Amino acid sequence: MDNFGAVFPYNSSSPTSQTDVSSHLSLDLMHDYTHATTYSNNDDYEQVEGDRNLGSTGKRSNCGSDEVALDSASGSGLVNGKKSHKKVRKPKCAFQTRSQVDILDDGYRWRKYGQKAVKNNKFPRSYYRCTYEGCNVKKQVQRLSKDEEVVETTYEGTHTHPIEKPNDNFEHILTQMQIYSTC
DNA sequence: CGGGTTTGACCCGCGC
DNA sequence: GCGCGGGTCAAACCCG
Repeated sequence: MDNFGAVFPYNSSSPTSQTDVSSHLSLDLMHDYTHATTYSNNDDYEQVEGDRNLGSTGKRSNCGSDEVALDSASGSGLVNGKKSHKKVRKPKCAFQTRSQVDILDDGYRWRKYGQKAVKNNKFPRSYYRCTYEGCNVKKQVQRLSKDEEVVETTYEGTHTHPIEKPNDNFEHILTQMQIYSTC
């Protein structure tokens, strides 16, 4: 999962429009160091096998999954005694920002559902899910150990609802990422 | 009290 | 088969 080579080709020539991406971020956020990667054909699919056989507690909260749409068909994760090993491609966009804070205020409401230590990185990776009902967008936030000022954010899926706290710049960026990732 | 965070446990895929 | 690493769950906790 280290293939962050591709640079997202968004227009970086207008720093003044990017300085207020978030009131919580330092002003040099999006214009002196920003990479974005769009996953496409090869590695961006997500393995989906109904429910991941979480036993009796395998409840997936409100993540209705419009693109995946498998949970309802296989609550136990087993289909006819076999796992439904479908691989469904989901859009996944990653980008890096130089920021003092980990959490980018992108206008959506996120709920943190996990945090993991990552190998070769002294900083943990945080997992967030959009709290909007029926929206199963996820994001991962991780600070790079080799450059502590750089935060790498990975979005997975597309929002099924408008931004709650409109933020022109970030919305624009996300829109572009979705276009480039053929969401 | 409701919503968000923390954190240990669990599950799964993959490489050896 | 086993161990490791990544992803998710959910109970406990925190906070406004």
